[in-house]
Amino acid sequence: MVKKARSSQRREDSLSRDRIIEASIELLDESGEDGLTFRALSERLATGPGAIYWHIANKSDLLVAACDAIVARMVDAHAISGSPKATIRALALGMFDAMEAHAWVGTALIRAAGQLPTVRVLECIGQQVRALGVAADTQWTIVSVLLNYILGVGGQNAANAQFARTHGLDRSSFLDAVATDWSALDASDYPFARSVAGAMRDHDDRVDYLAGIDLILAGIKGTRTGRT
Amino acid sequence: MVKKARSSQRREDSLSRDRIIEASIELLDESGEDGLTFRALSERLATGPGAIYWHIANKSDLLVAACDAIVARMVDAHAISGSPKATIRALALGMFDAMEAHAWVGTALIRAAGQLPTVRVLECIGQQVRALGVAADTQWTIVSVLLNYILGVGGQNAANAQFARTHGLDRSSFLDAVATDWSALDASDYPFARSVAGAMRDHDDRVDYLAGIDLILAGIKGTRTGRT
DNA sequence: GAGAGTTATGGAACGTCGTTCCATATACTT
DNA sequence: AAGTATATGGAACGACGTTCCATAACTCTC
Repeated sequence: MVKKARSSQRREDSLSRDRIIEASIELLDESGEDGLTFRALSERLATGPGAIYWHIANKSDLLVAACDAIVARMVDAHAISGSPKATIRALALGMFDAMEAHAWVGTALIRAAGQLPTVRVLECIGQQVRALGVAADTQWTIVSVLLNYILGVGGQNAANAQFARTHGLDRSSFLDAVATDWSALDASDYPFARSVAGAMRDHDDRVDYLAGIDLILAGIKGTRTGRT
Repeated sequence: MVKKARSSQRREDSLSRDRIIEASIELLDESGEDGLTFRALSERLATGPGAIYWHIANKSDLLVAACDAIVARMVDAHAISGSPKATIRALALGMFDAMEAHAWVGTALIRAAGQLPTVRVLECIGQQVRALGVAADTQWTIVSVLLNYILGVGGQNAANAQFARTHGLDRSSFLDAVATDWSALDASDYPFARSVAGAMRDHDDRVDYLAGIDLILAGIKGTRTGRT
């Protein structure tokens, strides 16, 4: 069962976990969450469904692995970029962009709670929060707030993208539909939702998201630095 | 197509959207997300799958409706309970408890982005943030952070519960498994994850969650009140 | 109250999915 | 060359969401 160096054995186009994951990512990007099926996957890889199961435990495993590949690339690309807070901002933005480029990642990340992809993000944030000199017993709280906020936004965006795809809407007509929905709510029961509905149509998700990150970061009282 | 008062027409045990939703909630509570199938549902309701489709558009609609029923009850129960911040805390806790009592709600809520269940929570939080006297242009940011944090935690908990159920673990052995996993990570790559792994085993999710809410609330600079 | 028309029901059937099974092929070891 | 572990891919299974349709239950009109 020990995996030894197996490179360049077998024939060139042999199946491998990596090749399967890569094809899965393509499929997910092209056709959304529903696009990833073992039939579509085996067709793309010119093999049968059974062969895939030699390398992959099941579909859940596959989805987590695909998600992890995306997250790992993103984390590596944003290794260190300055002050702790700047690094956290960069990482958070990296996650946002990755989840926008691969709309299925948001959902997959949440389903992979406690597993490798989330731990990668957790670790990255955790190290920076430590570097901020935050008291040991509040480090976890801050990291948890940041991580869960990121996951929440990602999940919402993924759900929105999925909805838009299913109903054949582009981004602007989708936002329009939501804004119309919210405006039609009962005036006395939903004053707040109605008041923000208008701004919905031409707001920038990315800017709002970053404002949220900054709000959380602003609340941090580090011993080592007070600046942004 | 207008729905008129139809009460006490039909025979007593007739199908209805409400009865279907109630049965769905029971099924979801008992057997998790995978437990809700149209076959199991029609068996419980002593009917056929086709009959259900007269009242429900599709499974996604059903899940959102079931989720909304839970959220609506919870919101109603926590209408107003004191200061704005206290009300937000109460609502946040209500959401947590509801999502713990119904482990599938976390996932369902995320999938229902922008729809009624999330809007209920958004509205409730929004009204309180308004009452805090927060500047109009930052209201949305604060509400968004709170909502997405809540959804993130709920999603993670739901995923954890689903994982535990699938693998037949109770809560403590699940936490143990995660802690063991994290402790086995590479020492130089994952110092933070390893450092918090131990505390994992006997931490209180609910307390951590509330600490996160308080952290966010503490960052709010309202014009009307400075106290908690 | 009898017939027409709507509303509601439930069982059968369709197509697709994740997954398992197994006969077979390929590569490594002796 | 023979034998064994590794790897493949097509066929088949059972369960699912959904659709279809014959029919039942109820309402309305005369």
